[in-house]
Amino acid sequence: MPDSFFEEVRGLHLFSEMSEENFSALMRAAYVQNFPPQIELISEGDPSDFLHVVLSGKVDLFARWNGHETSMATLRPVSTFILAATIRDAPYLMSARTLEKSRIALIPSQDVRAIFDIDGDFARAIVAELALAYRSVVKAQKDLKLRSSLERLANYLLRQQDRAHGAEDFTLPYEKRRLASLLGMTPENLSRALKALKPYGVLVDGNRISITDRADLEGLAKPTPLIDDFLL
Amino acid sequence: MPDSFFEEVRGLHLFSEMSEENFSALMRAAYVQNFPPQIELISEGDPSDFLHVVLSGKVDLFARWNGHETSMATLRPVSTFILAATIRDAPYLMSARTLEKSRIALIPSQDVRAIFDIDGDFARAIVAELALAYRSVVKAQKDLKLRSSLERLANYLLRQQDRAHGAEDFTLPYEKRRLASLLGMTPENLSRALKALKPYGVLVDGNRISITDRADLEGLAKPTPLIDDFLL
DNA sequence: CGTATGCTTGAACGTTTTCAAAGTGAGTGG
DNA sequence: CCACTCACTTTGAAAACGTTCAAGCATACG
Repeated sequence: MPDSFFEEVRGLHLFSEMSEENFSALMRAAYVQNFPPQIELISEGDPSDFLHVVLSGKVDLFARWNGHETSMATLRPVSTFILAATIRDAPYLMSARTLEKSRIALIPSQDVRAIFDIDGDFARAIVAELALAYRSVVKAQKDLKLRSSLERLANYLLRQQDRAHGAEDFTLPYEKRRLASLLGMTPENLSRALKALKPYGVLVDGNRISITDRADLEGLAKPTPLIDDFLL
Repeated sequence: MPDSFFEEVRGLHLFSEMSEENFSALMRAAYVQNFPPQIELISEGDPSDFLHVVLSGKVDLFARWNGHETSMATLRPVSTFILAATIRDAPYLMSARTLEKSRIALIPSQDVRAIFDIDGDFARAIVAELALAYRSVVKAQKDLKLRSSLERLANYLLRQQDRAHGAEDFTLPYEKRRLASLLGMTPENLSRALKALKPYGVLVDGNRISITDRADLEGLAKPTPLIDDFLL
């Protein structure tokens, strides 16, 4: 097995504090695989056999019910997913698919649980990770329940601008249809919402957004760290 | 300090596995307080000074933004809340208020973090708790994004019936206005939605619900363990 | 070029909220 | 014991919001 990816995995908060011995044990049966775009990696309801780590590419977490489908989150390198299912040895609640060609590390769930049981440092790292994940879902739920779709979009754009280090214009990281689903609306509604933001200084050219008057947009969006801060 | 409540706290999954010594250390500065109904225990944005444990009564977790307010979850004895904020030493994302006269244990957050750092068993118990909490928020989000308000209500009623051990009729655990907020709708809309469920065998008399034809209601609700099972 | 895909637009429709008002019921004080 | 009050719930009508369906556009790709 090529071990080049060990370092990347080791670099994650989740694995950086544990002993070399336990880390090796964890990696013993782990492996890396390359996936083309649009591959469904896992399906909700399946038993959680592997903890997944996105090493490169982009992965969409989504959920289905009664013929509908909605995007729950998008994962970029380097991050893990379905940690909670792995820990509880419970079925996945979400499905995952690659959005681009992606390199994914797969760590057998039973190994994760075994090391978790004997390594306190690893257990503590998992706590930190889960607490963060929990808080980000709570924020997403507040976003959904307290804001209209226009307000959600406005805040999303402000967050994207922050990620682009405040640049006046930036590129949407994925298709608008997916963004719409992430924001809990239809593509048509997103299209109209983007137009509705024009009076607030939002210019759209394809996937390119520019925000000419951030203060004006903030007046509408009313961002708050208790919903919109990804670090908090 | 009376130590009668120690046993109740000790009985929680979260605290049952840790050593006596560490448990004592955790309880050293902890105390219990009685609150009347409608007291705001914590407010979102506040620093997380205490881990709270509901020993009796009922507590509502809610969130506010821009003049709106929404109910996020209701806690019954015996359970903890704001564990994630305590662990990360971050501000509360939700506010909490008593719905009834309640007995709440307060454990200083810094003590929780200190014991967490030295007690692997406690860290593992926290992981289990957080993973469960995470999964329940994910389910709530799927419920919100994939279902209409009528479908959410129908599934809620089926879950309540399960909690009542399948009894044909049961009582709603709190006011309809709060239920509406929990389900992400207005009281008016809930009122109409309950009427709309009459053809599916749902009879309403004040807070008393009876489900005369569960199969019929399930046909509309299409419950799934991946959203509606509280144990999974 | 032609075709596939995603995006936009328009119109109709359905759902949900808002506002206003009336009904209900529990608890209080006369 | 009754009348009053207050809070919650229900109802109705109108408006806002969001979805659906159908068609047209743009763009990228063979």
